[in-house]
Amino acid sequence: MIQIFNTLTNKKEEFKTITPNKVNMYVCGPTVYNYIHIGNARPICVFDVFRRFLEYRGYEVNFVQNYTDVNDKIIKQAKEEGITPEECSEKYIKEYEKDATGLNVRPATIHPKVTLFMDKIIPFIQTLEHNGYAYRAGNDVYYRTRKFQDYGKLSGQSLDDLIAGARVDVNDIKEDPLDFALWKGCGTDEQHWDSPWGAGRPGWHIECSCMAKHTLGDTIDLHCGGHDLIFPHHENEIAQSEAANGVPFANYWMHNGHINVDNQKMSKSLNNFFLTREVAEQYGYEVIRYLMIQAQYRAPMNYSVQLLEACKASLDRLYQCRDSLTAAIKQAKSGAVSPNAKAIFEKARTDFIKAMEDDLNTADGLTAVFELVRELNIMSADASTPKEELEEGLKAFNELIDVLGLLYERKEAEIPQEILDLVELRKEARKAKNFAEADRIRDEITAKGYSVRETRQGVEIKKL
RNA sequence: GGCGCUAUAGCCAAGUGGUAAGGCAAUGGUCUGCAACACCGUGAGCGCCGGUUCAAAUCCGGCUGGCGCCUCCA
Repeated sequence: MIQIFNTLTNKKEEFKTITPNKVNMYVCGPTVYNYIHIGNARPICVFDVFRRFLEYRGYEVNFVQNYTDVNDKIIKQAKEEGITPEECSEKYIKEYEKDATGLNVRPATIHPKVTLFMDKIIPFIQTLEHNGYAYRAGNDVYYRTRKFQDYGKLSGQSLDDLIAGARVDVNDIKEDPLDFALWKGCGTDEQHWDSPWGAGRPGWHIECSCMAKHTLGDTIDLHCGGHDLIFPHHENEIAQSEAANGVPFANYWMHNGHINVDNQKMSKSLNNFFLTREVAEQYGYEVIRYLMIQAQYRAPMNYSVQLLEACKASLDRLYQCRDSLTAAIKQAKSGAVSPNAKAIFEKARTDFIKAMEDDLNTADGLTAVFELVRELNIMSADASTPKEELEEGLKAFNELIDVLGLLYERKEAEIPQEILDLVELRKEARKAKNFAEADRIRDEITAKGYSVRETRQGVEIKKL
């Protein structure tokens, strides 16, 4: 039984889908006006893991992640770069995809773009207008929050509490300070679409409501995003969708915690962010993915170099396990898989699934993997372990690793002949017990950017 | 002011009533020509105070610290 913490009820609940074994999920995607920072990378990785896990457990997953390609920030950025807003969003969608691919995030089933949904967004707003949930003010259209009874049910706040926060925009053309824009009028000299209310652009929240409806239906199983989207973004999506469709919008809401720097939220506005690609350049994308997986997704996480180093080292252990196992398989003799080994593999799977079913406890999932790693290391170091047993072990290992989406970055590098020759020389020197020469050759190999180690399964050469 | 989250070893992080998983780092050992890897071993009584209980990191009350949201933000 899969359980997830549902923001809507503030409780861990059994995850029941509308259609058995099918999941319709929507994840809020990026506004494409810049490169993503590692705070943005967290939901991308985390919900990719959840998707993989659901599929591993036999669900068919419709995974929708939008691109917000209409936004004032995009227009501003485009101006700075001297390109059109369309060119700007296209550019950053491509850059986003580079990062997502680097993070081993699988493409969504559908990646809807706002620009392609304009003919759906306008009627959506009209529906709200006809229902009395929207009103025109000047060249804009606003949502009438007071009319929606359940407003605040996701964030757990009443309208009056929210207003008491006294940070809401005072805008005298709105009926209520908490009313938000569905459509904003603008001049025809800037990016705009024609509508019954004149030239303008849609508000941020309506886009997601509309794209979710047209890609997944009126009621979806699961809606995901960052913690900071709970209010107002997701609250407003609920208000719009439920007022327009007359049915619940999403049954479950999952929100990931933030990444902090020096115990402060990493954000573009605070300018304390690290770009995903910058960190990747130094540590590799995979270390970032590992970072996201090593903690439970809801907990806040403090970013530090020390933490990244630890992640890198842990990842090395996983690679090491797979490499030794692969090497051992090549040399092992055929034989039967022992009942003991079978039990170990089965326990790893069971523990892993149990952890992941419990509100996506990836930290515990990793523990199951590492416990398997120890056993596998013992098996591959033992020359009497039959080939079939090692193969079964590798299969179990890969199965779990695939759900987490790890061990994808380091490929077997082509070793240049020059290095192979040096390795051969070292081998001869060692055989002749000329260790000074052997060490000298090793240093030379290191200087050329490769490492050489004598392992139980033979010589291992790696690119540094 | 309102709503919510959080506090476990040097770092990260599980554990929601029965005497603290796992990873990294450190350290002792086995293996190794050396090294690396691997393996075996070593470390916390869980922010503070009080209560409930045969039994609490886990439940209740209070306190303190950290963070987030209430404005664009993953």
